Amino acid sequence: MGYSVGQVARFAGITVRTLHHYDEIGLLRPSERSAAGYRRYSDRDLDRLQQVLFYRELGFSLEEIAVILDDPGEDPVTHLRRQHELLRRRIGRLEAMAAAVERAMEARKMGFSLTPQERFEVFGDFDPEQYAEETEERWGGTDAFEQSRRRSARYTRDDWRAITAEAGEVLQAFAAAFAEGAPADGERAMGVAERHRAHITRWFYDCTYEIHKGLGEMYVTDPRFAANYERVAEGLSRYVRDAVHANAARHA
Amino acid sequence: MGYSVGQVARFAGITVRTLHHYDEIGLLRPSERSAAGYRRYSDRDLDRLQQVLFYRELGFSLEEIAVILDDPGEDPVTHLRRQHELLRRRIGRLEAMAAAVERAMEARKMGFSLTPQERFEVFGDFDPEQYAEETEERWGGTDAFEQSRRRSARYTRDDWRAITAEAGEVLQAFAAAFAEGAPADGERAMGVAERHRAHITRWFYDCTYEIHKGLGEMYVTDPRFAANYERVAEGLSRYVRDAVHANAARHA
DNA sequence: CTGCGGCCTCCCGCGACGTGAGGGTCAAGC
DNA sequence: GCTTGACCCTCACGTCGCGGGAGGCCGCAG
Repeated sequence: MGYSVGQVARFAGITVRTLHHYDEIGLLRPSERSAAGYRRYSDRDLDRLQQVLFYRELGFSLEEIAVILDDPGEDPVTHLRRQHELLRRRIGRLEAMAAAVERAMEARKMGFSLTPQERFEVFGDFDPEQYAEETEERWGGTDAFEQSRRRSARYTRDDWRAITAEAGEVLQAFAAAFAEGAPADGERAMGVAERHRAHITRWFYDCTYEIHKGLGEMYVTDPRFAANYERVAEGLSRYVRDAVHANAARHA
Repeated sequence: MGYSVGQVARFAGITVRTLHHYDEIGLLRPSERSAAGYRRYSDRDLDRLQQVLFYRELGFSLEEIAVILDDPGEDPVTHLRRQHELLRRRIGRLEAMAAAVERAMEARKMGFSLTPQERFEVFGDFDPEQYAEETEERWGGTDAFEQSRRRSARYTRDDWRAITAEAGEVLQAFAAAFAEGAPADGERAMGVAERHRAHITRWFYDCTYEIHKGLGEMYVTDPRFAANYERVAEGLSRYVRDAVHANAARHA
């Protein structure tokens, strides 16, 4: 018994060549061969294939998948949890994109068109490398730093794009509040600051209010980061710092 | 004025090499070059880039993207509508996957594990080529056929997987109703039949009740299709046909 | 006038397969 | 028992979407 390549391929919606390829690179070796050399896939092989396809669909490279699946310290429950989390992230990102499209349609109806900058919002205008530097320079060697390293090592390029998208939205929210004259220590600006903190906690490390205040300082004093905000609006970096401080104070 | 490659790359979260590549293949040519041969991107170029990245993220090949973007008969509104629709599909698919993961977790908690077949459900076990044949043999030359051709030509591989996933769910629903003894002309079976019809209408062509009845017949008489159902459960093909007929009758 | 970062054009490489070529295998039907 | 056709095998080269480096020009800062 066991399934042939053709059966498995039809079953899983992939090609025979793909199965050959996975065999070649050792990602999915059929647990048996017939006397004539035919590949015979067992139920457990199918199980593994299903996992492979799952992670592949989420944009992982085959090498990464091999690492994930062959990690002996991972029980099936952890696996399922991570899969669910990955899906939720992806869905969130797509929904952000859908919302952006809706905004664009709305704008069209109202008769004005978005600037290219605004349209790029959903793709983010944030540089992950700068972010890595930020984390490293300021918090290198600390717990938070290690935590961030461990987490971000798992992120795919698509994750990074999701992250930059979210970061872009936060930045835009700051810019809007600033432009409309909302006070930095007001409810609105503090709300955005809290979103910013949540963003970091979600993707990188547990960002306490203390750490957040440190970051806020740096956005003003470090020209690289200041430029990132000043490019959007003059005075925005200070505004962000003040909002972050006010938000930290009220949670203290 | 205009933006340099480096600026655009940082802005859009891609590499300079990617922009060179898009220039090379003619997907995104900067509208100007400086005296020294530097690429200069205008706001309209950025606009196009944003579109390119959008469709790329949804799995379209660069060639397909070029076709879509260069189609002169497409106004921006159609564009936005399609983007929104594509996103909704993709989100739907991911949500189906998330639900499958949840089911798997649930099953684990309850102490039983799914068979490999069940786990593959979400990936579908449906053969698009057979489907194409079905459509062609039976309805070749008709309006519905042409409609289907036009639509399915636009589908990407990922779309096909979404389609097969949905088809697999419908099949599973039929199988469950059948296994639990629900009558073919009962509410439950007819409901599934209606889902089946909606599935075809959504992805291929406007499947009227008449056409649906024709398909139901074929599922029994054509051994290729019959096998697809009989493989799951003996007598399932006839059950499906009867459910389809009953559903058509009540909508007549 | 000398760095130094940014830009240019080649051009080779890679991941994840697609696509035959050339040939063995196996159940079915005559 | 022999052909036929669907299915399988192993090479091996092709494709797509870039990555990354070599070798060289541009432009502004000091």
